[in-house]
Amino acid sequence: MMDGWPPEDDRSFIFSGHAHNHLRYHANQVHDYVDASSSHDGVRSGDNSGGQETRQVRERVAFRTKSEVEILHDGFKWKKYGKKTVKNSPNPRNYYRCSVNGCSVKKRVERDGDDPSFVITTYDGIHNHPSPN
DNA sequence: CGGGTTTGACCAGCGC
DNA sequence: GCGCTGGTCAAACCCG
Repeated sequence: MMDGWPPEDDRSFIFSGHAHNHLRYHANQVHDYVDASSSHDGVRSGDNSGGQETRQVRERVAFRTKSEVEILHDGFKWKKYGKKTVKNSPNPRNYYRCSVNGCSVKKRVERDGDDPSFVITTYDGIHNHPSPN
């Protein structure tokens, strides 16, 4: 799983913005990978003709940012709810969650094993709360 | 005092 | 069937 990211995917492009980060943020090279549709979602063993599947559109947005800090200030409040070590990288992976009311967005932060100077920030879900910005 | 952070343990899914 | 990885939650602690 997630052994390697799409090295050169068509969806990869330079992401510019978030310049309001007064932290050590180097918007030098950022790749953006968006997957709004469930990858191996598929059908559930045969029928499931029931429909009414309130499947939340879990939008997966991954950002590779060259930064020394893993917590970039995007204007949302994140609460760390777990830490796990990755086998692929000697660095631990941090799990964050939006502490805003009604916001069920999850954030995954991991350091690049090949380039520890890079940070992988993956957003899971969409914000459902007015940005305090 | 509140909220945020931390570590460990547990659980589920999948692979072998 | 067992083992492993990834992911989540809870309790306790620390800081502002």
